[in-house]
Amino acid sequence: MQKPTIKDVAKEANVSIATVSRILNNGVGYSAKTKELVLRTIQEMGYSPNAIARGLINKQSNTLGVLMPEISGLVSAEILQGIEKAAHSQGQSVIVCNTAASGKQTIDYLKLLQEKQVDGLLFTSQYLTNEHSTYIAKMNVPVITISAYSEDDSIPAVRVDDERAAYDAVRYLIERGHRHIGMISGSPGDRLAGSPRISGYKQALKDAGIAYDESKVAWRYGFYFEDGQESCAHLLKQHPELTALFAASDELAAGAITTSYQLGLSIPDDLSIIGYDGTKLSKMTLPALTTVSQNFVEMGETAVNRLLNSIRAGKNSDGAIIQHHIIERASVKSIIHTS
Amino acid sequence: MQKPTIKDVAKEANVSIATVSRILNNGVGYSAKTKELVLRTIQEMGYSPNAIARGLINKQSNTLGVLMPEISGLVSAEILQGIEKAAHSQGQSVIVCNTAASGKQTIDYLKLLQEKQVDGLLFTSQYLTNEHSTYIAKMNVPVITISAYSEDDSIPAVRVDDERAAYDAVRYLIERGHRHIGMISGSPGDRLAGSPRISGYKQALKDAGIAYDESKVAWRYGFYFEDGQESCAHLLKQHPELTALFAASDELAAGAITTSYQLGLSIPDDLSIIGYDGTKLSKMTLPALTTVSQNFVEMGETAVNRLLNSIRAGKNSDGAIIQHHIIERASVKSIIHTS
DNA sequence: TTGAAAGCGTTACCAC
DNA sequence: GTGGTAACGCTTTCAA
Repeated sequence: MQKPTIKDVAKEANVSIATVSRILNNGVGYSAKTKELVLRTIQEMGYSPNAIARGLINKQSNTLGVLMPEISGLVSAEILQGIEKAAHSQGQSVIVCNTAASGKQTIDYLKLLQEKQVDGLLFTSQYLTNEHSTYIAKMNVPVITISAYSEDDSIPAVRVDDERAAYDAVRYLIERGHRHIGMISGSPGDRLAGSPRISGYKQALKDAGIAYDESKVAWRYGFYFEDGQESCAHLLKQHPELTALFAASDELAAGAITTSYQLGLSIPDDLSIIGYDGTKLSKMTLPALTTVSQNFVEMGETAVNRLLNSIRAGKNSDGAIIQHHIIERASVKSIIHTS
Repeated sequence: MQKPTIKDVAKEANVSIATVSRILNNGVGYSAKTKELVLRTIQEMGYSPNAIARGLINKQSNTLGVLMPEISGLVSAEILQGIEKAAHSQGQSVIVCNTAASGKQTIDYLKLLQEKQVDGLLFTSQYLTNEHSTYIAKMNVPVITISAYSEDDSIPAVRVDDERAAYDAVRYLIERGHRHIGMISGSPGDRLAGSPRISGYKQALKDAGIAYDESKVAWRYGFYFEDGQESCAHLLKQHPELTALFAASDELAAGAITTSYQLGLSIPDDLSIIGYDGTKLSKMTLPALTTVSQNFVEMGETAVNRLLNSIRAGKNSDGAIIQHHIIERASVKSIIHTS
């Protein structure tokens, strides 16, 4: 037997479909008695409304599209967690699109999402090019960006003040007496997680009267463990005088810890390391990592809330800067002489 | 201006909507000339088909629903990655539902997914109770389970042979000369990741002629880092003679490493540890973790493929056992005397 | 090869 | 309070 439709319910309860519809939507215009009857009938028949039919007429899907380059990363997964939570608690579903896997291009995903009539778009950890924003403009749905860089700066963004956060991390090191500080970075060409963090590093050095030396920032393209290992080895070889390292991600920092250990260095006695992100990983390293934490879950939630507002308002919302903070653990040592 | 519909395209191209529809769906019954004309018109107008209207008439949404208790966990995130990849490469979208967050119950999510007319359901890392399967049966959509336990064993499952995998892990330790082996487990009441792994541990011991001692398996409810720390401390205090530990997850193992270190023990010299899962974390610990790896991405992909088959076939598919394997790294030491 | 029209399950407007 | 019905954007017969 087919699943019952609103028509079946109406027939069974001897009312019109209009009445059933009203009751379903908490509208007005029916007696308490009919309401009860209809509700009972629905119950008995196991009727469930069809959101697709609803969406067709309402011109909305109550669905948000999320685009991210990798979903199994620590960072992405936490952001997604925040997105999902906020979305579902407000009656919106979330379709995830992994733009790096499955060989599909971002534009293909946008096309797909367009066909599915999503009500809004979340761009996460991923460049939003002008080509993308042009396409999205044609789709006529609001977008918001989370921890991502957009060529079109009219697009609202939820993120941490990366330059400031990096500055704070390095200053944290300086305040503890370090003056020979190296940095393990992602690509300087990365406008989100690359250049701003390097700028913060530079500025902190400058404000402390420490000369900036380009050869003290090592980088690979990624922000992964292996990248951290390589950069750390490279850095320590060239600059054995370094007493502290600022890593642009927790994974990078974890890689640096492993490499330092292999080089016979003890953290934090021989070398202090501060990480970035504040993912779960940061508490699991040995020693546990002191790191500047971004609240990814909060970022996801904030982005969804803003996006929903702009869907309702019919115009793009504002972005938001999420507060970062340093989590002190065991990977940084103060080397100030107390006499 | 509103987004163009198929009707607008038809009018513009001076053909009927039926013709446009045929062309869009690669059907037959139109001249090459009309096809070209229509395609050009579509291009010019920037027409995009409406999947919602399509879904209404085709009675399918090309959307799969995924239910998981936590999406930011290492394991869940990797499974999700596999699911997303396989789904999108076959034209299906994925709606994620985090059953532990946002205060929504699993049944509420099922209801939601039902209304959204998903074509299939993926139950991940989560108990599937009889109440759930009853509800799903009424929904009349196929389900498959990934790394999850189902009360109703007629539901197809994709998973590793946990008992066997645990057995292999412990035997790995035994083969390297260990006889005093402790276990850090999740709850023995957990029918998926709890009891089967304990059984494997017991069996391996038994086959090696080593007596089983209940007090050598410590557990907390979760499989997290902190649980590992606590269980490890507890175990080592009661059984200082232990030379090796089998942990039922990588996080548990990471916690054990940290605690051991704090207790002044060196891994693997004083204590060997083998983990379970093979998540990214396992390569980042210090020392890098030897662990029995489940291929989560493959699990996700396999599950989607099976599910899609059963959607097409209109009946539930078979489950699948995914092969596990041990990744040898640096946390286990052989203590066999070679004279 | 093409078009007209019914129908998918809803909602919302207009009568009564 | 309630019912009839057009409309949402599309696919798919049935005729021409």
